[in-house]
Amino acid sequence: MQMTMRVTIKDVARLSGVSAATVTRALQGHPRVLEATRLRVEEAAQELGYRPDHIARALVTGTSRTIGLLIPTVSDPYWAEVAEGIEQRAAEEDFSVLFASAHGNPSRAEKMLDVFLGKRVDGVVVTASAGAEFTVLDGTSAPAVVVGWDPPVAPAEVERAAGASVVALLDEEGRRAGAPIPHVAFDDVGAGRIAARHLLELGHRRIAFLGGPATLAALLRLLGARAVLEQAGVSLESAALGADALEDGRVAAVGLLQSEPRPTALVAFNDLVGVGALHAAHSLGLAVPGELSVIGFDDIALAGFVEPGLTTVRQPKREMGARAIDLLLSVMRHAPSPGGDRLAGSLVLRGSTAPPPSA
Amino acid sequence: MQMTMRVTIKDVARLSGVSAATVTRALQGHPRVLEATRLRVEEAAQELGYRPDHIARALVTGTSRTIGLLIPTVSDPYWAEVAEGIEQRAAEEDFSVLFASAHGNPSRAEKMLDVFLGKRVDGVVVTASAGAEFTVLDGTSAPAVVVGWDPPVAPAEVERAAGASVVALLDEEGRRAGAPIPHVAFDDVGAGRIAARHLLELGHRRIAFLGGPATLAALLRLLGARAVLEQAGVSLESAALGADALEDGRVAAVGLLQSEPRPTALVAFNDLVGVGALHAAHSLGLAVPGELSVIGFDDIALAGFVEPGLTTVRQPKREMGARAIDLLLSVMRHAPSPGGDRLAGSLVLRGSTAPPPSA
DNA sequence: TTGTAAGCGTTATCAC
DNA sequence: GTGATAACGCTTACAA
Repeated sequence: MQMTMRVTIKDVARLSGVSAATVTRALQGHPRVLEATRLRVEEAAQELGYRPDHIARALVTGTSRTIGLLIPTVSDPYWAEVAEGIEQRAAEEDFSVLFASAHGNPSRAEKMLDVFLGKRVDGVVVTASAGAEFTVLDGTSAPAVVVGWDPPVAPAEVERAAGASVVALLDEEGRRAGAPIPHVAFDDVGAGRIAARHLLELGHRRIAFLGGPATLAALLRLLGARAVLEQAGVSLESAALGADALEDGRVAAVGLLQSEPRPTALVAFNDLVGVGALHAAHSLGLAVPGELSVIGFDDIALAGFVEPGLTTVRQPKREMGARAIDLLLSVMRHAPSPGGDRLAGSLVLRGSTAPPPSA
Repeated sequence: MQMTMRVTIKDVARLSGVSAATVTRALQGHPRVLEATRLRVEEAAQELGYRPDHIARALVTGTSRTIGLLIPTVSDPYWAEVAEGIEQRAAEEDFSVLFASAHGNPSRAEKMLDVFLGKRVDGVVVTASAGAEFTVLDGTSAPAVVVGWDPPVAPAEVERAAGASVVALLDEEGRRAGAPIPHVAFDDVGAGRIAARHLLELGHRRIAFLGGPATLAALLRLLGARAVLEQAGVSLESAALGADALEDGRVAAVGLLQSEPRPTALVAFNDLVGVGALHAAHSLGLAVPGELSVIGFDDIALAGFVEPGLTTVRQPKREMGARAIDLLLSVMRHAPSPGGDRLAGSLVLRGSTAPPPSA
């Protein structure tokens, strides 16, 4: 029955014959401590298996080297990857991450944030798709950043903007207007352009867009794609969808593919919708990519597991997480808040796109 | 430039005209405190926006109400779901979770564990497939449990056990032998039985097993399935695979499906292998489930996204996470260590299984 | 029922 | 270069 006592700085001090203060200094690599002393202390610490108590340290220094991560859910692979990027970068900077999922429940989010604050996190990163999590941050004293912000937009606004230019939705620097706190986001407009350009280069001229729910991301991707296509004299029809991406994507694609003239390529708002479109093509007996090309966005794992593999515009999820930490650190250092960060997508070629049949 | 000072218990004490000790008592619902006092204190706390400092509390109570989660990676949806179960249950019990991914790097795992210990977590849950993470736990003082343990087994042992009975690999209570610390695992043997029974009931008599890498889980699933089949006078051929589940599954399935007599059903070690088998059937022009049935294990999201949907034996990942917390809490309470926990799978019917063609 | 005081394990400030 | 000593914000005996 060995009741193991915690070994404290005092034990190390005693064993190495110095004061606690010196132990601290020696162990932290403080400049003004005799080399011999440092060695003696380090040996003693080693021998006793001393591990500094971060709790006590945090109490006195006022910094816990811990950040809080509020995430909708980690079982969505998209968020999981972002989370991984966050954790990795945080670890590199010697920060731990406390995580909690709110599952879209604002009161839960609020409670978790409270817990974080009580545990004296040095900062908070909120991953959010809906933006509802923002309200939670309102009275918060801790530095905070948001990653992956994608607020819903009113249908009316979609209508209006769909005809107008992209600019209305972004501020002068191309960042999302109205974001209340520093954030890192995906360059949806640019991603839309990339997708459109790819199809154009393959020779497609009859292209349709399968939208998602009325969110900013869906809208921006559409606008980006349309801008490029119109410059080439190609118009882009679009269909809006509901919440069940896969199934709605399938149904909408079936509809589009039965219209005349049939599009030769589909731009899906995201990969899930894209896979739905693949299912639709399959059920209609249309060969992909022989008779129909499909391109998605995000590059979730599923895109690589279907047959044919889904060509997509990759979202650098891991890096977005890493950037969120960088941004948070700079906010914590009271550096002039950079406002936001917008990461570019990249084309991932798989089997679902090819030149149109006639070409 | 409002330098916001932290509001402490003393502020609340001052405002409500009592001592700090009484504030604590009032706020913790201590029985012996005047109702009037409690109210006064609560009001003051409310007014000042007082939030108890868990760091200070942890220092004095010696418990941080935080647990550490060491996870191989969270971008594997399997682990993500387990993690979610862990976080949820932990939150219900008023514990926060500090998480870190080791990415299969033992020295990293060791370092993260050290950080956890330094931050004085009350316990640690290690999610592990390989078992390598165990060594890390060796000298650890903190209570720890493992979830999802699936150690590799030597090929020789596989050979031997494949002919022998299941018992050799499990202890008397059906738990995994040799697990050095309390753990919660999936009932792989039972899951194998469930899969076999399902196919038997559909009328299949020519069945083959697509193994995974040489891990305990793969072996146990095979043995479970074989036990049931042999009782029905059906033999079970098996093929071992390499590490790339999807592609290896496809290749192995192509091989099996070209042998004579062709199996009418395939049991895949996991869903990824199962999807590979689906691809194989597709490329050979075999209709699923008309000419071939396929069943997998785990029920990852992908299983629901392919066409046809993959029938599978579901692993209750979320609940396994929850159980891990329960187990950890009981270890922390010095309750007689339950040793381990084994959760049963359940059949999830999708489109990939049906009676064999002749039936 | 409430207050006083000690102490949790560090680090920071000042002396020396 | 090193050592006392005073915090950090809270809980918990012990006293009142």
